[in-house]
Amino acid sequence: MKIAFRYRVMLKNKKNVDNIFVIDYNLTIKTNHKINMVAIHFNIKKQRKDIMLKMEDVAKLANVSTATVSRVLSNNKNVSHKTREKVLEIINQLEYKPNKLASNFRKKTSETVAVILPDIENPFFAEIIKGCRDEALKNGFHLLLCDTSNSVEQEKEFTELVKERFVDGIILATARMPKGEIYNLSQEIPVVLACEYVESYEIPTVSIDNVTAAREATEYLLDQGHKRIGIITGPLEVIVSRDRVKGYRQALLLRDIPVQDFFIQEGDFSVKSGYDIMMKFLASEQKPTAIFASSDAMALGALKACKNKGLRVPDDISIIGFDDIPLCTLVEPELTTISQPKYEMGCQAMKMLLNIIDKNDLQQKQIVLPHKLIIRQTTN
Amino acid sequence: MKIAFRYRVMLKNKKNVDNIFVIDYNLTIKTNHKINMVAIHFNIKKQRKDIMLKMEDVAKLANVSTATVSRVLSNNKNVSHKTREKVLEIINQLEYKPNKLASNFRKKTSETVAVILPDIENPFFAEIIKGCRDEALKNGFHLLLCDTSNSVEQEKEFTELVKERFVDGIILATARMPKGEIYNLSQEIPVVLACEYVESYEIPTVSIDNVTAAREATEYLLDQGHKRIGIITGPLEVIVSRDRVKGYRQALLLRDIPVQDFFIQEGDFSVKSGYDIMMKFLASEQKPTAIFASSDAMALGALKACKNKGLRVPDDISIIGFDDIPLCTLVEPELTTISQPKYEMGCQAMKMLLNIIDKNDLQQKQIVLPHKLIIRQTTN
DNA sequence: CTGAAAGCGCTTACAG
DNA sequence: CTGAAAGCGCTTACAG
Repeated sequence: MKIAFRYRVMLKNKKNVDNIFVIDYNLTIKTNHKINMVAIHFNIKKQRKDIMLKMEDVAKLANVSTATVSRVLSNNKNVSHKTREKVLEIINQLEYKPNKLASNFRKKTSETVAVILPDIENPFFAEIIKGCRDEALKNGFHLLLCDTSNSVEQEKEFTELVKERFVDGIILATARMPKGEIYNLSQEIPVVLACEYVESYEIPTVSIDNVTAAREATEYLLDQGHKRIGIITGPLEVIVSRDRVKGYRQALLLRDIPVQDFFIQEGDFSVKSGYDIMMKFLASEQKPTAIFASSDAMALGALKACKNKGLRVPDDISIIGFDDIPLCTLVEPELTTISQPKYEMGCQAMKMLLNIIDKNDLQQKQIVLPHKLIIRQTTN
Repeated sequence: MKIAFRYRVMLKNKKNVDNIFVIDYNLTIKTNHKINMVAIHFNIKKQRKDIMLKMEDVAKLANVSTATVSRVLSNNKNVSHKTREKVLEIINQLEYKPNKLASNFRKKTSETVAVILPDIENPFFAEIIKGCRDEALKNGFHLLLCDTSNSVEQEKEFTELVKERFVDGIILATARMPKGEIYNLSQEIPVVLACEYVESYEIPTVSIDNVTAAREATEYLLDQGHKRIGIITGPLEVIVSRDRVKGYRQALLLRDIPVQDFFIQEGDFSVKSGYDIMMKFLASEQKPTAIFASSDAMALGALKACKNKGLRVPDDISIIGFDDIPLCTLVEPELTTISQPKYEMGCQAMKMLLNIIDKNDLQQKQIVLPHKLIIRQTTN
């Protein structure tokens, strides 16, 4: 039995850059025994930061200056084809990787973008993150994820933290801090709002038309013959919540149906708040026959409450949600909802942000993506 | 009507550090009109990176050297109380923030920890992330989130990317790359495995006892009188999946029930795979009367399949899941499952990692946290 | 197209 | 307890 393999060893002195040895070994093991399994175990030493290869080493071996190596690495055109090839050859041989800490420091950039969002556990944001991430990675940027747990204080703190880190830009998927502060932030550092937006200031934004979407949802319920429609809103300090209430009101007004205050109840986007509010609705004299919830999570809470009270959905009561999270098709009956192009929103927001970072002119500062009513089984 | 407010302006020349002016203004506006709303709009200029305050500026104003300022900032004890106070005073006045890019470069650290996970959309990992994050932030570390989308290639790529960035450590919540590579990685850079583990190498790990947990789940079904129990496994290249099968086998063997190959079907942790496999089970002659799914997602898929086929759960068939994600209580009937201390696992993993980074000795290299069988409504 | 040299803003070993 | 000075590993304006 014979086993052969090759390995490469690199030796480098701490100070003397003229001493880089690249040694390739061929190792052959012969034995008379049969070997069924071979565990080859190299005890690789901790990568010693003090003897890592530097640009200087590459430069010496390639007989050029570090300036040239740097130019090759940054795809600067001012390098002759021949020189570039030579340098690249050495870089490959040594498996040299430039020190990002140094270059970022030098260039005053971190090649990192922060995404600040209210709740990472919410699958709605998971999709947004994926969009952001794919677009960022494609352009060599990393993502710093900041989950504010719905707290304005956390939101402010993160914007500070993140500035100290020299992140190159921020995507705000939550915007609960005062409008003025968000505006100021956007003057200091590239900022794009995703999902949310800020009134009266021109901050780059990607979102859907929440008013129209909510109006359509409500109109659909009206079309089904419902007259007593309750709305479970998101927290009213966030603007998309208010927009959805606005759309709800518009729909009713257009049909000359009076808006009843009792039918407008404020939740907080959580399952529990949907459940609690639904219970309240069900306990009242004038029960609504249909519910429009401002998030799928709340709709699911409401659905649960109905079931617990022995009501059949949609026969006794119709429910419509908002967001179209994957869960919608897992519950019974499947949830009718308004779908937002989540992944696309993430992509677009990141594209916009990278454009701002690159100081390109934006053709459009406000992008409104299309939503869609998805009729499933909780409405009739 | 009269409005008064104060604001502070800081002026600094690019080169001449002796020229820092801090000016406080008091501004008063008087008017005879009634003012209901006042929008005060300062056009704050983009924070110019080239004139940002530096340590040198602080040092000059405090009449000390930058070395001393640096010592104050890093809580080095070799500074007299008086000097420290003086420096701190100036730092506060100027609202000076040290340049993290510079100090990280100098110290060869990034104060960042990477968390590599298979799927950010899975609420199971969201909880783990929260644990990691809280623990990291508490210690001044940032989190770089890397979602591999269940791809081994992505996993490898991220470990490379992340090394280039000088992250101080890595938490692997997925471990599908070859054992040897993971081991090598752990020799180069601090690594802690969360959820998964690697056989035969001593890599710091936080997990539950998957074998025992799976055995208990199966035993519970056996206790309910089930004899034909199917298992929907996770991908068998991941070790926790194999462990759960092992526990399942143990339970059957202990009761002298023969293990049938057909009853062991491999899924991929997704809802869809649970659905598909359940359909396959239901189409067979010898239907199982109970299902143990290796993840809640797959259990939910299976539940859905049963409903679609008109079967009642748990009367016709029992289902038990794994993980205890929030969704469990949202579906009907609520899902019986094995609960993992997700948040705690994240915390512990991060604590361990930070200990390794600080070069503290670990009392324990393998932490096994307790799991718990949670009986709800899908089993009887 | 290329190189010598300055400099980014800190930290730290050394000397006092 | 404090400071002068070197140096971390790059990039870039400048000169040729």
